[in-house]
Amino acid sequence: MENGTMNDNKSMNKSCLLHILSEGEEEMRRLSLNLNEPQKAAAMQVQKKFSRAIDIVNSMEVTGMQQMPVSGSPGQSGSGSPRSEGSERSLKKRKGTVKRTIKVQCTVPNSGPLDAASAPDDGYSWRKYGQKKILNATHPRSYYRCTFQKTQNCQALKQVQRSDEDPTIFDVTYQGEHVCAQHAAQTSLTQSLGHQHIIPTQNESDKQFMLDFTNPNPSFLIETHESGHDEQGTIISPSFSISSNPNVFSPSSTSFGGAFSSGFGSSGASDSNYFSAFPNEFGGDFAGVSNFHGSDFELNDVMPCSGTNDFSIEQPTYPFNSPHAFK
DNA sequence: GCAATTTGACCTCG
DNA sequence: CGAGGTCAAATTGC
Repeated sequence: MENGTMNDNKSMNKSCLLHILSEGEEEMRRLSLNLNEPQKAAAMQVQKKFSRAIDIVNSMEVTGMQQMPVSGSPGQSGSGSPRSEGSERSLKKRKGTVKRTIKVQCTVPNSGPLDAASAPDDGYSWRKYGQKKILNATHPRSYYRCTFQKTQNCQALKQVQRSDEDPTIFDVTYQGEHVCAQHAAQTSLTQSLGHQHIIPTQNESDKQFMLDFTNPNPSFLIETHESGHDEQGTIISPSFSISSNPNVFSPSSTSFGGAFSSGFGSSGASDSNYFSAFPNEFGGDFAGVSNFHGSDFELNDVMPCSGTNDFSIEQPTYPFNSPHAFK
């Protein structure tokens, strides 16, 4: 928690991030060579966004990298102890529970009444089992578990919290793995739509994936937490969006097990902007469910330049301009 | 009547 | 001891 150390880490993480982004850009460039026209164009778009992300990271102060742009710190303006602490805590609260978690952060467009029920609908059936007022947050946090927890021993959990500052933003945290029947159905649906969902495993580590769909540009952040004991890490990828072609970038059989999709509540069937792209580094480890699901996913695979598990990179969500609204 | 939600109490952790 | 997470009885809705 010392500042000097943190800055060192951030500096290192910045270069790690640049490394990842560069590889992502390069990978996209290579990929685009093998695609046909419409897909190629979209791939080029993604490549450009990698470039832009690299530029932004380059121009970023190390100390500034800690800030989260959109959401994440409801009512914590100035308190200086935003989400990272909260999420870490929330996930460690109970011992012996889920080891890998998925965290999804969603921004929904301003459409109709927004309440807990407006929280992102990921296509799974959830049953609310609690609601709690959170310190420094105007809106309470809702706790959900899979409807089939009892019947099918499905351990998936979900937390939904609305941001104070921007009521259109929901912080959704997924935890645990769907093993219920709907998961299979969801997976095929996911594939056909180009969604993804995460399949966390119940291992010794604790990992989170945070996605951020920002209006009007769906974008995502990926955040992993490894909390075996005292270790923790955070990687937040640059966010980017794929404007109108959901098929461009769907890694086959993407499956992000905890479950999410971009179908937001009643906003219902949107046909675009289902997002399934990952930067290169993540592509190998995240997008392929089989890898991710297994034990071979390690933070160090993603961050090869990181020698320790105690790191933290955070980076703003870049509002890539997309003409396509997310609903 | 059953299932889902609400809500206050209780538990766990830092 | 306080904050967050979960439980379970009561309530509500279909």
